[in-house]
Amino acid sequence: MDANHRSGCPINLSVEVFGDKWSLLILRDMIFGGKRHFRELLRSEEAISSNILADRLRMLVEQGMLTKADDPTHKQKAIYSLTEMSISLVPIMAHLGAWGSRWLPVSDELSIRAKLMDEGGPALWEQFMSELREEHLGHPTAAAYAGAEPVRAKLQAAYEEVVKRKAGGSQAVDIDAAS
Amino acid sequence: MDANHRSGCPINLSVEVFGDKWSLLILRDMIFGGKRHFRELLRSEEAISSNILADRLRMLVEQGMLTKADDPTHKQKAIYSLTEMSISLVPIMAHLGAWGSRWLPVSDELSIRAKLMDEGGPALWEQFMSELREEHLGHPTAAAYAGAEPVRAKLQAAYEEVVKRKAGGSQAVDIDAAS
DNA sequence: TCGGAATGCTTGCGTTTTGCAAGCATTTGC
DNA sequence: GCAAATGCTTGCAAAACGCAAGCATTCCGA
Repeated sequence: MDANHRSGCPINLSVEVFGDKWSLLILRDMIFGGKRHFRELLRSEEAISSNILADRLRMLVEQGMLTKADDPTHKQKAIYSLTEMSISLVPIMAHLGAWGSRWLPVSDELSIRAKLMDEGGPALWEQFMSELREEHLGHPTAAAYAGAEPVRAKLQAAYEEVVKRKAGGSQAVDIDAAS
Repeated sequence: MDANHRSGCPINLSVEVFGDKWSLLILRDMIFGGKRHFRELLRSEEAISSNILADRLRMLVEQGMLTKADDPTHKQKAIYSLTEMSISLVPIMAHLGAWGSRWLPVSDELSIRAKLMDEGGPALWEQFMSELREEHLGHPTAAAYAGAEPVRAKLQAAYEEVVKRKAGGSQAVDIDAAS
């Protein structure tokens, strides 16, 4: 612990890294949303403002949670990548999603991913982390997961399913109520 | 989700509850430190200031993470209690402690609890949660844990052991080096 | 070749939150 | 009856936040 830290307690130090209103949401969008660029991250569900996003990205890079690189296909694009440090946050994300779903007024669409992550348990988390390592760190595909449907795609499909069901849902309810 | 929330995402809603620099540390001190009173919480490792502590306690009560009651033994004392909502944060605390210990510059004394929680795994967490329910919610002792050494006492003893070793430690190292 | 869209930010500026120090009315224990 | 302990509150300066707008560069399609 150096003088920059309030204490050497692991919980405190964790809070110092991502204990603010935005950092975890940025990481969430990168992990579960597959977002890699500034403008993508700007379109968050919660509407982060650009100066805050710029600031947080800088801090997360500084702390080793992300790396930043030029996009070879587009000279003015920067690509942000997760590191092992942030990838290892996946189980915490899963727990946090489960806890929030249990205690807070979540919406169906946005909690379906948490539900699936919870049901999948550590095995699913490991698969997901392995896929993230492949995507962000260039690690080779783990043999165990070769051919399996990617976790993010599975979660995304479930999300869209709920959205679709809801869109038709109110009509179906009306019909039911009228019959 | 009502208008007070940025979105219905479980991770976002969790962040809205304890995503700040202090709330989790207050809960940490209540859970692992057994603190129940304002003045106790004020003596945190990280030196929270009294206005912030007062504000956070009010918010945590408002959100259902804590309850506040008069201390029957002392007319001007308030007792803060955990609720099931905050007790169910124990696994997240454990993960957070493990993650912080892995990636951040923790001190030996303050990470020993995290280490033991990690090694103990879900079984230990369950015992701990059961004890907290007894202490804070007045639940009867779970039969499975009757007679077992309380988790908090075990963690505390380990902490003190590390402190003691460190105090005498530099001398011991000298002796070893000299022999 | 040229105009519109997209890129990752930055800049101002007003509002809110934080952090520090001090204080306060009451109650307790000796 | 007095010092210590109780849970806070108050003032005030500094930092962080949030919003809107803008900016230089690059890309892409016509």
